[in-house]
Amino acid sequence: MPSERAQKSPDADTITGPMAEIDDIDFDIIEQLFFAYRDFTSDPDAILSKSGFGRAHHRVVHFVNRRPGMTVADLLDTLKITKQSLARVLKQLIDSGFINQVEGVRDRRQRRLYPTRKGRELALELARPQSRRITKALSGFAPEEQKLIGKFLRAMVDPQ
Amino acid sequence: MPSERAQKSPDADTITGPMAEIDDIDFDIIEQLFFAYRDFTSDPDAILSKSGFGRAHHRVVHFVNRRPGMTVADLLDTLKITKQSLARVLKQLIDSGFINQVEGVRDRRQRRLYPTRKGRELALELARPQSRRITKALSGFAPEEQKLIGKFLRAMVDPQ
DNA sequence: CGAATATGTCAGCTTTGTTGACATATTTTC
DNA sequence: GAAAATATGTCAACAAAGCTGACATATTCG
Repeated sequence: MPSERAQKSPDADTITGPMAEIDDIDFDIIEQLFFAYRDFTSDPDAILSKSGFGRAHHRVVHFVNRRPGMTVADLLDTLKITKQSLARVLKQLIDSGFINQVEGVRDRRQRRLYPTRKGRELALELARPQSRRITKALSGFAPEEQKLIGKFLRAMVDPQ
Repeated sequence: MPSERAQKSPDADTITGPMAEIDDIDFDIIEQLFFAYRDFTSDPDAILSKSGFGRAHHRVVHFVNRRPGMTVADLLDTLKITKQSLARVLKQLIDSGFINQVEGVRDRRQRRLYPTRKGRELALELARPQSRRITKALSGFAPEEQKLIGKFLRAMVDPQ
């Protein structure tokens, strides 16, 4: 039932003009970032849905592969989520043999995280389509120009 | 209880080397995109949490303000979510006076979406910190270089 | 008129985030 | 050496936002 809320024609409090580059706001880039990230994550999401994992698992697998030996605290700080959120997906990844925990040598309270061979392979499989997309998007850019993209992305991140 | 799963030292199936730029994969940019988007969304998230809305509401408010008069089908295609997911947040935005629905003129089945003044103001408030972040990240880039960023982001999006 | 389309809605499920509380092992501090 | 701080794990409950499947209504199209 196309709802009863719909008006027959715009009332006094209905704005019909687009929110454009007035107000000196960068709407175009805001929007492009949304679209870029939406499609950037769609490739690995499709792969993950087969194996019963989700985007949260992807992030953990990615970072543990990038920085083997990172502690749980490191990972929490990187992902900016709570340890209870992390615990759920991390446990699954450990139980299914994608990640190993090793007691810290200097500090035995720490649980240092390492990928297994299986974990390394999964990380690579997920990174491949993303890298393909990036390579394609960067084709046509000169090497110097490609560096600017990285510079921009880093500048978008909060300090610390 | 620091779990019993932890090994005392790396076993045979524990990979200790970082997943680096071997394998011709663009790990750096993959990672930078994650960090950039993580912090990019953190500003509006903080604002929204006060008013009881979430990131999903933000997206709807943004696009309805950018393209007033868009149909529900347009919005679904833009966000790439199901209509049941959209229905929940859209209803809340309509009920609380941020968005109006107007019956389509040519096709009366359509519900064209427009922001109210309140809706326009919210969209602006949410865009402001994001735009500030972008402007800051782009400072130090020449105008020609800034255009490259947009070109890259557009190239990251799936065709159509 | 019948089929297709645009939208709405009910019900239930999943993933991934949150808070709060508490337990254990280990290290650091006094 | 005892006490405090730290690193991690875990239980329970809840919330946001995605999903599927099924079905209803109004309108348009063929």
